[in-house]
Amino acid sequence: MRTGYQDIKADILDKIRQNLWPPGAYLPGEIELAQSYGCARATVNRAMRDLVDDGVLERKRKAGTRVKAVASQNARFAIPLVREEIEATGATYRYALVERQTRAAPGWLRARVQLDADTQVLELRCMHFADNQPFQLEDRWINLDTIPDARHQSFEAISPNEWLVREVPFSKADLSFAAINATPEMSDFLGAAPQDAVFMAERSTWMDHRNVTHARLYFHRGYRMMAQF
Amino acid sequence: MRTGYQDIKADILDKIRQNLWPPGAYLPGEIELAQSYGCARATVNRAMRDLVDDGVLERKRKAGTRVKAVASQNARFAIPLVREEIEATGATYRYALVERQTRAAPGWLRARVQLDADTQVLELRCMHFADNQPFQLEDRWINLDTIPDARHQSFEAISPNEWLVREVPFSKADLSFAAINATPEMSDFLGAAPQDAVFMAERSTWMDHRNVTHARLYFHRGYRMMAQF
DNA sequence: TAGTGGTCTAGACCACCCC
DNA sequence: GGGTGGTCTAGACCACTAA
Repeated sequence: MRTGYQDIKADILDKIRQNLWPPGAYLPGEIELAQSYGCARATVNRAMRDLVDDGVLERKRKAGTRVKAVASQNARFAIPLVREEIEATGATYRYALVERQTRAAPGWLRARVQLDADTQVLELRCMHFADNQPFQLEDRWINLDTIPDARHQSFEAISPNEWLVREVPFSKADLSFAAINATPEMSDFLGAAPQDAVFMAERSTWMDHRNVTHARLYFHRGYRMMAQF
Repeated sequence: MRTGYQDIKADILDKIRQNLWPPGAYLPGEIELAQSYGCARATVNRAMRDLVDDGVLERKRKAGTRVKAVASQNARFAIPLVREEIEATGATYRYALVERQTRAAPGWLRARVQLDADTQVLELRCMHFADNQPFQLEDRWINLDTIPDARHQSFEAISPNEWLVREVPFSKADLSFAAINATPEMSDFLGAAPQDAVFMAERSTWMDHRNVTHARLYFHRGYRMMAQF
């Protein structure tokens, strides 16, 4: 059997685990490794690039490849549509629009995502239910300068989340997560007790350096976000 | 200038944004694209594999390549050592061991990470400070069957986090995040008010299918975890 | 400036899996 | 069965950067 890039990855990881190549140590160059594995340089290259992607190795031209001194590995997680997240558990999804208004962008939002003073936004509040239990409360602001079409969307049948995914197929986003205490209003919507700890995700979405939308997602009591690496 | 794989990625993303290739649509095959870009098939292949990795495309042999119907993109975030996270902000890091004992693994932990009934664990409680302000409270259980050397480590000068990174250079991990209300004990350690919302990260680390350690990390009030995609 | 990784090519064989 | 993507090769040139 031939030596593939996955075999090489596994072998490198083995050597790291066995402390043959401790953190910070330099690995042999690609050419040398290719010879010892009996394969082409490109195959070694692919294996090592993969390991950089996984956060295991560091590479610099001329300097060489070394085991990352601190194994600050990269975790990945998928960000699905709320609907898909709910349906994946086998529960029935229901969406409801709570509030909708067009207004000038509030100051905190203008500062957060760098909007002009006169930018109009569509402000939405929605609820997402799983088997009729509150799952997520969504506060969202859509930049009407960037997405003027949103002005004519009622968002009564389709959630802004899904609509935007269709309208803006690809974009960049910043994400952050935090724990906050429920306000009385949030408690009402989420069926939580006053002061309950709420998991919040905040997301800004961008397209070509222009802000598309900003959202604050408040999850039901006990929600857990999972990731792996 | 030659057409590189990054140019091809950019071009594909452009076409998706312009809705020339809407979600669910099939792209031309690699050979056809290679001809139209005037480059080798391997170059197109690399670009498209990258986009699969980014969560933009889906590929199946024989079927072809299509734009992911739902853009459930992959977010990535790095998980650094607490010390590095703190020092990156310019603050001074301080570590303190609060408690240390060897005991049989508690039932919830045995169930969580599949341990035998008689497994011994080293139970640790530590504090991490940023400029002498409480930053993180860490509850940790180290599996002594897997990592017997931990038994002889005092963990008074070095945090289990850093020690384990050195001892177990590479491993797999599960991660989850949640918001919880502070217990009185947590409030004491973190300087939080009773019932304050606390951001919690829980992590299990594995090596060759054997559990290495389990940790619960409680962050200071107002902590935000950031990610991008 | 010399050595290392980054990328590309043209061709090849193969595994998978939809039709 | 046949078309698609997955992978590998042997060679080449290039870009970056540490020494």
